[in-house]
Amino acid sequence: MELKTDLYLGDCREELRKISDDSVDLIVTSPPYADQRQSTYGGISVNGYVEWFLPVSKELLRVLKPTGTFILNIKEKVVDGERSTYVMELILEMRKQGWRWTEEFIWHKKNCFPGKWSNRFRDAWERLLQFNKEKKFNMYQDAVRVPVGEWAKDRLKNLSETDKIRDNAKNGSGFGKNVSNWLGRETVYPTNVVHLATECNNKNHSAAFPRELPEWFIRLFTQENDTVLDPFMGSGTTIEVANRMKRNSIGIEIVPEYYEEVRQQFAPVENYIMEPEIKYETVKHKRRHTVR
Amino acid sequence: MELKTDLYLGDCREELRKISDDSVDLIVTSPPYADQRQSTYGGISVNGYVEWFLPVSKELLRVLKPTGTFILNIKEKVVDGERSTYVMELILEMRKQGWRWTEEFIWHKKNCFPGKWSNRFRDAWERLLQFNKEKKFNMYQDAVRVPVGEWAKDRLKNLSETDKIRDNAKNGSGFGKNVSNWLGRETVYPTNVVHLATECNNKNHSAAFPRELPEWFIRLFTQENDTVLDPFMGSGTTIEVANRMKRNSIGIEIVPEYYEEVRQQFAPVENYIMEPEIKYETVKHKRRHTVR
DNA sequence: GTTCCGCATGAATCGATAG
DNA sequence: ACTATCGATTCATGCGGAA
Repeated sequence: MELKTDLYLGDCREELRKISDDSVDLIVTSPPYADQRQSTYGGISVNGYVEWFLPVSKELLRVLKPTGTFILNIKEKVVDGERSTYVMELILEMRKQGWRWTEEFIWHKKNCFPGKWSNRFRDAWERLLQFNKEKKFNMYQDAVRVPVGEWAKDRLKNLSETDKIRDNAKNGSGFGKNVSNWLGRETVYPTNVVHLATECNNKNHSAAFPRELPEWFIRLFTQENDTVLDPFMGSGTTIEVANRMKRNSIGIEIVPEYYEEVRQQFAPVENYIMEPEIKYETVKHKRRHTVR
Repeated sequence: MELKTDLYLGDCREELRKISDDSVDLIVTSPPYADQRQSTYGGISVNGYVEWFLPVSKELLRVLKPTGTFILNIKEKVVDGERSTYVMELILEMRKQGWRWTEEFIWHKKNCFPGKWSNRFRDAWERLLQFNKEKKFNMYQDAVRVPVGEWAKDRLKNLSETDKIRDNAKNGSGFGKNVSNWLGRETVYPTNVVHLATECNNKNHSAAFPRELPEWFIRLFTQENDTVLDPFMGSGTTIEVANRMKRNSIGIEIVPEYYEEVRQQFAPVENYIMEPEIKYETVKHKRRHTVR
């Protein structure tokens, strides 16, 4: 079956309208946090954040399949020594829209931002809010089973960074070897605490979103040939992972530089390395792209 | 200086009135969750939880010193496949009362409750909400420093291991020149994720509150001879820890059996062993106790 | 080829200084 | 008084050069 990657350039509140109802299996996104990314997103203020996001979540509710899941990565800012409340207000408002707040995963960041202050410690966690349209949704728990015990975790970690990358470079299929490595061993289901390090080795811009995060949720909530959407694509981490995992993907990005980079990043990888003869596919892709 | 432990039997909404304004340095408590402990507080319903708790938090605001801290351990229940929202609503309402929501610590439970459900994983974390009256409050960060991460151990191992051992073996008493060099680097400040196991060795009832949890916050937010309050004392874990750490403590419990157990656990220690002649003090205490 | 160490670099936060 | 910008603080991580 042919794998699709649709990229849109523009404000996702507009671009999302081009996507059909009930057509997406999983939404994984990390919208710009309040007062962050001023240069790119214009810096959404703390006070207006909920109001700014609600039109987006309304469209997301429309395009998501009834069996689908929406994972929202977010964390509230500290303002005047206090945690802001806009994330909580957002959850309450999204429930009014019809969303079900199924669960809150914790992303426990192994390497959080350093610093010392007199009245607080370093912030080492972020919220991964799970929303659904229906009480019943697709969840493939066996796909994310983990080895038992700490020793296994360490060894798996060592393998994952070096061997995984090497394997990907070899056959381009991705994520195959590690999983099969541990398949025969004793595994358990994970909890709702995800323990990952942030990625800080991106050369061009900072992808605070580690690859393992979307990978984990894509494995958990989708199967091959399902469709994954990221309305705040950024540098395209989610889209890239989805593609390598043989999921169709849709990415929306408002910043032309980011959009262009992702678009160009995709064509070569798919065509030159993996399947050179699909070069024509790139053209088709391009036609599908909506360049503002 | 004499250490005090005041115990009250009764509904904390009533008993708290007996405590003076601005007299408590730290409140650490784990109130009955919604629809839990049916037999004690009558099983607070999910819908009425906020309304039930607000009178308590209002009194807590009154008795807390301006420099004091309130740590609230809580986690929302799952109802009909969805996380309830009463915790978020509670935070919003408490801010209207005048509380400052300074921080949200995560208690990452090492050994969480086992089980398997089709649409969610095991819940391995709880909220530890930090509230304050003022922007500035007492915080003794050095009291909770933790060993540095694994990477440092590996890197420092070759350099420090030999010298450190040799020096310690030599004089046996303290830290030699080399060690003191490394001492400062071996500990770092913790983050806002507290990683502790749940306690499962309680004989009579299951107090899922591990001793280390109140201990950590008592170290962090109080000094010796400060006063710690737990308005939902239960089996008295917080009170017991506070007492052993030479903090004055105040405990309130509505269930006579729990109250009596804690009272008897304390009386012998203070009176018979340490100062037998203070037996009269026990009587005074009794008079202060409100037995329903 | 390993292992080891130096270095830069973060979705941060606070307090002071400046307009 | 109220916002805007800047420096200081701090530590896990990956990369690259060195032993």
